[in-house]
Parts: sequence; C-alpha cells; structure tokens
Amino acid sequence: MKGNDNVARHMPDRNGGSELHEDAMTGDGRIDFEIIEGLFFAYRDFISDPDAILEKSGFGRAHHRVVHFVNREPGMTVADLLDTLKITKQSLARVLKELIDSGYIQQVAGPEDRRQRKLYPTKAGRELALALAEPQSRRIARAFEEMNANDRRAVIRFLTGMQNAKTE
Amino acid sequence: MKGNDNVARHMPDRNGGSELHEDAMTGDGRIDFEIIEGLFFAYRDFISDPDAILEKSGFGRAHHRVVHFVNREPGMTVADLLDTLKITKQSLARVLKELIDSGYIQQVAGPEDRRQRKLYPTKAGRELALALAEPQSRRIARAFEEMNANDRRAVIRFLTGMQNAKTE
DNA sequence: AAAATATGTCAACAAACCTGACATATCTTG
DNA sequence: CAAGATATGTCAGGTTTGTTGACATATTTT
Repeated sequence: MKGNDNVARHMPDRNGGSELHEDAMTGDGRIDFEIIEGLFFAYRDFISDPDAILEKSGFGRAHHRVVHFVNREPGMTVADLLDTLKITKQSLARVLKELIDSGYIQQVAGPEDRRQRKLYPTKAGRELALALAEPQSRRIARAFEEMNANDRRAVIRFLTGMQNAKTE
Repeated sequence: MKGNDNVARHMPDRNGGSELHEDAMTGDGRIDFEIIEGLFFAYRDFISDPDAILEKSGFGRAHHRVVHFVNREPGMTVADLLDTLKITKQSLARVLKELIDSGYIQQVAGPEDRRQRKLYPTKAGRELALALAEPQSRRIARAFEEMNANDRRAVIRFLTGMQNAKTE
C-alpha cells in the first residue's frame, strides 16, 4: 500500500478513548434487522435472474422494467409509465427509444387525445417480457413451496403493506 | 415534436398485419406477476425512506449499505464486505473512503493477519445506521400490524427462500 | 387566440456500478 | 530465506441509469 495512514494499529480492547463500536448493532429490539436484511438479499438475488438474459440483448434493468409494464398494461401512455416507474421523462426517453428502435415496443397516437403516445409490445417485446419473468417466477415458486395458501396470502399482504399509499 | 416518425397513426383494431399485443400479458397463469410487481413496488418504496436522511449527509445508497453491514458485524474485513454486497473492490473503495474520511467508519489492522483491514463504526457511524434503519423498521411494523406470528414467520421464510444458497 | 398539456430533445452532470492493470504489505510455503 | 499467494489500495477509463434545466412541437382546452 502506498498511503499507510488512517490505519489504526492493533489495539484490541482499549483504543485511546476513541469511540469505536465493537459490538453488533442491535437497536434494542426496536429495529427489525431480520426483515431489512431479508429484503435486501431477496431483492438483490431476485433481480440478478434476468440479468443474464438482458445482456444478450444489450439491455439493462431499466429496459426490463419498461418492457414489463408495457406488456402488463398495453396501451398505457408515457405519462402512465413515468408515474409507475417514478423517474424523469429524460431518463425514460433513452431506454424507451432503444426499445422502440429495436422493435420491442411500438407507439400509437392516442385515438381520443392525439398528443398521447400509447405504448404496445410487439411480438418480440411480449416474448422478451415473458422470458425475463420466467426465472423470477420460478424463484418465487421455489420460495413458496411448502407454504400453504394462508402463508402465501400473508406474503402478498406484507408486500402490499410495504408500499406507499396511492395518491389519487 | 421534431421527428414525428415512428408514430403509428390511429389504427384501432387492425394495423396492417403488424404484430402488436393489445391484450395484457398473462403468462397463462404460469407467471406470478402479483409477487413480481409486489416486490418491485415494495422495494422501491422501502429504499426511498432513508434517502431524505442520506442527502443531508451527502451520501447515497451505496454508503447506506456499507454503514449498515459494518454496524451489524463490526470487525468485518473488506473482503467480507465485498462478498456481502457483491460488488467490486474498486466500486466499494470510493464509498468506503468517504465514510472513513467523514469519520463514520474506522479501519484497524487485523490482530492476527495484519494485511486485513477490520472495519468498525464510530459513534457517528452507529447513530447514522440506526437513523437510517428506523424509518424502514417503522414501515415494516406498519406492514406487519394485523398480522399474527404465523404470518410473520411466513414472510421471513419467503424472504429467505428467495435468496441464493450460500456458497460455502 | 391564449393557455395548458403530452411528449420529445438537447446539454450537462452525478451516482454507482464495471474492467483491467499495477503497487504494497504481509502471510504461507517450498 | 526466497517465491508465490493473499488482502488491500489505487489509477485510468468506461457504462448504465438516474438527475436538472431549458426549450420545441403538436394538440387540446379555455
């Protein structure tokens, strides 16, 4: 190492009145670390599934989300999508443009309000969305096996309860 | 709009033999979209909680994760942290350096293996980690209220089952 | 006709990842 | 002890995905 500074030298118990914590953070039972960390690891591994598929197409996770929601609600507008993803339109623009140029999504001018651009998946877009969802669904099925219907409903209620209330 | 290309004109039902899907993706019941989307929205809102606190310190989510795990397991090495976060050391380096320079984390040369850098939170680091965990834990408690002990155990089993097996 | 709305686009920037290469200190092994 | 392996740090450059601000166009509403 070049800069050997900032590295405290072996001081096992006492370290010069410093304020280091050698004890694990507990939160005195007021903090639910089990769920906090469970969510972190579960989500980390959950989104790792589609990554292998995505890099074949040269797409990333942003593309995944767009393709997913357009497939789930064909005809949704750009504004709908921005609201779902909670990102800026400039951020969406690049990703959406790439998906349109690559033939996974098409735009149609709104039949009533012609300012709108309604988004539809092509055949390739539908197939991509299904291919991406499949390993995730297999992972979910694995986590659910040996769980009864009550337990599964509890998981759904939990995931719903974790979400912000809709502002409508 | 400048480039008005690529926008299909109002063609409600038939669109020239194109391959658009106007029907919502169902996956024929083989894909668990309810959980896939539940996880997406739950996690999106879950990690939004600490963001307000983080921007006061000028830190981001990467700092959050580092501070969290160092507090949960004081004395962990850099290698341990890399393994937990599944990122590269170059990516960790900046974030960790900023946390050390700002006085939230300290390094101590390993007592046995002096190549190692054991990581400990300072008092400020412990306080930051608790402040970040608190709103997340409140959100969890809210999602858990009206759920019995069985249901809560089901959620924990689900989150555990969603994770990759440890490779040890 | 004027204002509001939906969308697109240009430019600049930042956070948080990545790969590849190389340096240093320390431990392990032949 | 010399050689190699290991733990960590660092330099350089690149990608993805997000941001803010400003402005353009088409269309609808007032």
